[in-house]
Amino acid sequence: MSVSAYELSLQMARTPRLDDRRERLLDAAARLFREHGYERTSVRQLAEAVGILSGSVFHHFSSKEEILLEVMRSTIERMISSLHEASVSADTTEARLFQLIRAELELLHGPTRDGVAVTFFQWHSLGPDKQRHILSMREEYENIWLEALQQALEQGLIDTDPFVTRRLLTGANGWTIYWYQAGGSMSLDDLAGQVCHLLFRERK
Amino acid sequence: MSVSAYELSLQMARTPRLDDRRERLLDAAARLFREHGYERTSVRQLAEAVGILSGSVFHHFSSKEEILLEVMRSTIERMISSLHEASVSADTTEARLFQLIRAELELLHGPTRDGVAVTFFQWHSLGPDKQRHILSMREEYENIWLEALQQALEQGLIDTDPFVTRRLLTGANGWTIYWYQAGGSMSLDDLAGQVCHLLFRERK
DNA sequence: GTCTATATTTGGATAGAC
DNA sequence: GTCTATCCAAATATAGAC
Repeated sequence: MSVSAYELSLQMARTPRLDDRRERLLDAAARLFREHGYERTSVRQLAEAVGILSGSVFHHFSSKEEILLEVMRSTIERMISSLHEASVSADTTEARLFQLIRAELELLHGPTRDGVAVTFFQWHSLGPDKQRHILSMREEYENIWLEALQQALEQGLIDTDPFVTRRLLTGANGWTIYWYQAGGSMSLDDLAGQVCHLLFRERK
Repeated sequence: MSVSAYELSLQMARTPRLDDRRERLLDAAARLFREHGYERTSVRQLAEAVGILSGSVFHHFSSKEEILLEVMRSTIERMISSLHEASVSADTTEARLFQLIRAELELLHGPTRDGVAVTFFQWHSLGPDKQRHILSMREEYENIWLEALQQALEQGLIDTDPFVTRRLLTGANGWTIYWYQAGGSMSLDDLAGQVCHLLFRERK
């Protein structure tokens, strides 16, 4: 029992066993898709990144597009769970929104950043059906935001429409992947603070 | 003289003469690149859009990448001129920032939207050299923003770092192309107002 | 589960006739 | 300035041996 719990925690922490080719392929795909884009990453490069040849990739996935879909699916699950954790960890609505912002920035710049960046910015590389599927998965994630923003509106913490506010926030946060350098002079908390600062009329 | 001035005004207003294949190719490229992405748009599609065959495209441009570069170059010039116009049209710093926001949203959703969207979101499809070239062209555009935000900071209209603020704003505005529908119930002025509302601590 | 070998398609680009 | 014809490279995907 304790062994299986341990192995489960390893999976949860997203430290795939080294011989799990499928997981390693997904990790490599997330990284390469983020760095070079889906179209400019070949199945051969994917294969090379995990030390196999291109033909073997199709033993694990039925198509290249399926790999992108799987990267996004697993990423969204982690995004939802992170955001949910952040949401319940706060007492006040103001603190909750700070935690949500902090969590989203952490997703964008922490260990999960490759998959998250791909999920944010490369959904147009999926065909229409798969795109709809991903969009519907993202709804649960967005609902956590909308509930918090609705609360904030009712409590007078913000005075802008929750939908519009969330969408502006999505852009502001997502775009940080193109300029914010984790480990630089500005900490993630600093950044989250700045975003919060824009969001709330009166703070402190 | 009056004829040539008229023709110049046509060019300025960006109404290419119908037989100007080069201009029509650039327009079609902007539209197709925006709709399907640079990599998923073939030279054959580009050619078809203006009624010629693929080989003929290379009489006008030396490569497909050159077309993307040219779309971005001409777009950035228009962006700079729009922003400059907006900047000088306002008396106060607060009004200036509103005009800048309004102008950027107009660029993103008006007749220039295809090229602007491509310029915002597809620079990674260029090779390193061309990417640097575009980035350096964009500097002039960004400097207009930074000057206005610096002014606002000095006058106490905002209390956040101009660089960070601009980057968050870039993301918030740019992302509107994925959700805002021009011609819907929310006008561009409404949208600009909402963005301004987030930007300023005290307004009115 | 991986490799070898290869089918098949598509895309960017060129040369030369008109 | 466009067309015809075509080259060449690269990519996804498959089949079958090991």
